[in-house]
Amino acid sequence: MNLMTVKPRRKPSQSRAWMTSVAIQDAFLMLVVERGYERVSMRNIATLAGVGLGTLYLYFPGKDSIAAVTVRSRLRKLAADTQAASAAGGPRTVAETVHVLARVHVHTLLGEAAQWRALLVLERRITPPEVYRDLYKAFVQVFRDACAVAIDWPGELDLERSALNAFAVIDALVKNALLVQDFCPDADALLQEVESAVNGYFQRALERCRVVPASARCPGLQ
Amino acid sequence: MNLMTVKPRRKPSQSRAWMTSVAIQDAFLMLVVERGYERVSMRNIATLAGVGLGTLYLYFPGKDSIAAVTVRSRLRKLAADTQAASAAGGPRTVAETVHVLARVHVHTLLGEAAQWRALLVLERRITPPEVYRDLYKAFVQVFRDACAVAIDWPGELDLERSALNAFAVIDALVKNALLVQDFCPDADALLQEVESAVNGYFQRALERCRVVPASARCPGLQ
Amino acid sequence: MNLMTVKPRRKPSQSRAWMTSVAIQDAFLMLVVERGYERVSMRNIATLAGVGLGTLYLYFPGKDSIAAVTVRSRLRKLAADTQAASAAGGPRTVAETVHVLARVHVHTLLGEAAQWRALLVLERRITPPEVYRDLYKAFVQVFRDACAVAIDWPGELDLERSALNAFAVIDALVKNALLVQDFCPDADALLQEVESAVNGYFQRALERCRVVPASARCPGLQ
Amino acid sequence: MNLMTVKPRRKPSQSRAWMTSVAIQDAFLMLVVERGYERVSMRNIATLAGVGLGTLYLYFPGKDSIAAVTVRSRLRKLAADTQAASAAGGPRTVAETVHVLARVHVHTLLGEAAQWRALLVLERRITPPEVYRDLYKAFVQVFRDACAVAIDWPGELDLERSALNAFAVIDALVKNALLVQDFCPDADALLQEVESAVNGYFQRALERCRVVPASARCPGLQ
DNA sequence: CATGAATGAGTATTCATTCAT
DNA sequence: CATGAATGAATACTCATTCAT
Repeated sequence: MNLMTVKPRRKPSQSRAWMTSVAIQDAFLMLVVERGYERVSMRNIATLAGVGLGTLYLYFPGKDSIAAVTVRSRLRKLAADTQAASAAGGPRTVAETVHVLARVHVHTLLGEAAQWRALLVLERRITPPEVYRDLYKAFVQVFRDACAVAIDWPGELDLERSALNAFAVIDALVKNALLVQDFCPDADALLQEVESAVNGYFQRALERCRVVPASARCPGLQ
Repeated sequence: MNLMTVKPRRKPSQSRAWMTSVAIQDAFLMLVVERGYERVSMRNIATLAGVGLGTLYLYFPGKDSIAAVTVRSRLRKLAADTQAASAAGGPRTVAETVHVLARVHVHTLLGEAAQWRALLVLERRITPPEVYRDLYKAFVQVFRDACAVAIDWPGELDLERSALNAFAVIDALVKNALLVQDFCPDADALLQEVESAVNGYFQRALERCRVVPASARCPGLQ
Repeated sequence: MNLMTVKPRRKPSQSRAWMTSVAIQDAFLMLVVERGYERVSMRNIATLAGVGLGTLYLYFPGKDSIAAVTVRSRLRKLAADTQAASAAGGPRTVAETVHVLARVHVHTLLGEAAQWRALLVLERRITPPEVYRDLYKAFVQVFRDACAVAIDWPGELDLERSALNAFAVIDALVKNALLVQDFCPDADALLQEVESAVNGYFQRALERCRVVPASARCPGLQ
Repeated sequence: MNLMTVKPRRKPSQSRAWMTSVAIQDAFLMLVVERGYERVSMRNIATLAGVGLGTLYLYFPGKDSIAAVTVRSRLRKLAADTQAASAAGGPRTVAETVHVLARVHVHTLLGEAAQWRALLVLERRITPPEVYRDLYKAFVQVFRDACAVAIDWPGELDLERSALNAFAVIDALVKNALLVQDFCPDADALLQEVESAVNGYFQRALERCRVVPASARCPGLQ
């Protein structure tokens, strides 16, 4: 409705289409939260989304697709936001970069904890390994690019691997907060923990590389 | 086979029962790996396990139960092994403790990477959030107990939270290695990375607690 | 067929719905006749009815429901017809009333003996006691009302019990004719037998009440 | 146990066999009463009867057979008892014959009303039409033979048909008492009703046969 | 574009029956 | 004789998907 008012004549059908698609995804996500993926039927989705059963198939090829798009679009949006935050502002140190990226991640997920918890549970259930890998790599890519342009990035570190591990640590701690811990911690407290962990990792990794510069003890890292 | 040879007549039914249950779980895991949970039918499992369809229901109440037992038994076994490794040997420092625990985790999972990759993919698909949480906490418990008795555990650190985060980091990096990375790294290299990350986290956390910005970087941990 | 011709376009869905439901019931009854209730599968019914398997579940909640509706609708229809015959025409004596009611019963069942034999066999197999009781009472109700307004109903008789027994006798003799006897007798001959039995019962009951008005010989009847 | 003591050595296996068979039938009947035929499994029967699952198949070819034997043996026993009562004592009139036969029927069924109600419900569910017919005819046979030797049997009446209808009436009224009526009536009251109905039927049938136009036997009912 | 009646492939589960002990 | 572990045939039912309107 909003969008229709803003762009009244240009592409009403596209707005409608977009709204319907989002309505379907929202309905789907709500239903998955309360019933679990397997117990959500296409009819349920259609009813809650306020469209006809057949309409679902005008927007998505099938049920799996709704799930995949729901998960992917939201996660890619998060990756894009992280990327945007990274791009904004001037040059940064590694620590500042970690702060900015982790901040977006932590605040976004904890900001709407219930929604994201549902999404992550859904993602665990339905995302096939390849898709999981792709989504993961999209985030790692953002981290790698951000680290690569950090003003004090230590050239000794393996950029790819470091970015992967840094994101893995962030991701793990945030997911813990949402999925494992009994009480969702304060976003800023979590952010500090996350920064500690990542910065601690970078520091140690650097020490290891410097102390054993040409050693064969970590062949996979050099 | 083993058991039947060892105790050929005494307890055939018990051995048989155990063998059958394991055969069912193994068949199930293999099938999930290649087809995905939803595409595995009870008949598939029975056929591959070499038992009758009805026999499945003598050992498990239903399909979900096979999945749950398969995942849980293997993960609890891993937790028990970790616990055993922790209990063995004399007093240790925190760093040594991290080394021992991480070593079991890394070597076990990378030791039979294909098996564990399948199990983790399965776990993602079928474990409901509560069970996931319980399994996770079983591991955290092991870490907490191990850290609590470390000879140089810094009392300033929140034991519970530190153990949770330490395990989360280990778990995340190992799962990355299995599920995300293109090539499974060498176990020892991964172990070093993991130790770096955890020790780095501990060190930083300690620094934050002590609020000593100019203090020596890792006096208590090394 | 009829309805579609009469109202070809107006209410196709309603006619269709009614036709489909009837087609399912008819198919079900045919199959029960030749194979017995337990041996009739939903797929059999769907095939013979010329609809898809899932369609059965659009019209009935399950197999039991098809059976119940099939039996109940036909028996309630018979009760309604009996009631209608009773209501039509002017005042009657008890004997005339018996004649009219018995006539409907006998002619309806013997008129399409094969159909009704099948229905009664089905009813024996699937009707649970409570439903049997309800159906039975629906008929007794018709008889009671009819007797109550008979111009010569003897007030001494227990209306409820008399109606119950009168219907029981009619029902028993007609069911015998369909289910027990080797050759189905002529409808009019059977009707005479039935009338004899009912009228004989009424007469005797009346005599007993009059001859022993305050006797303890029939405590349950007074 | 009892029987084994009485005939300790002669044919213990036969007594045992008989006992086991009866135990199975009793268990079956009890289970059918409380769960319905379809819900009773062979394992249920074996457990309640206190024998192994396989043992059922030493005594009966299958589940249907247990049901059939349970129903048939009890109904044939009733027919035999009726026959015995008929044979005992000296010559009788038709009315006396009706009294004796009806008496056995009514008192036997109402004497253990719950047991017989269960049996009749079971019989409705499981007896196929042919068996129903056979059992029915066994009773009719008893009635026919008894009427045939009544000292005042009117030769004008069709013996076969009269016996069939007489039994049908008795059977119908007794089954009503057990299956339809809310409160099971007193056995003697029911017996009087039954005798009234049968004797009334005989009287009327006789009148019809004799074609006595001037007869004023029941003016109020014609 | 939108709809929902109709479809039928696909599956978990039950339970009568067998047979090795 | 007795047992019960193992079996697999048989079936009700669900639900994603289609297509005529």
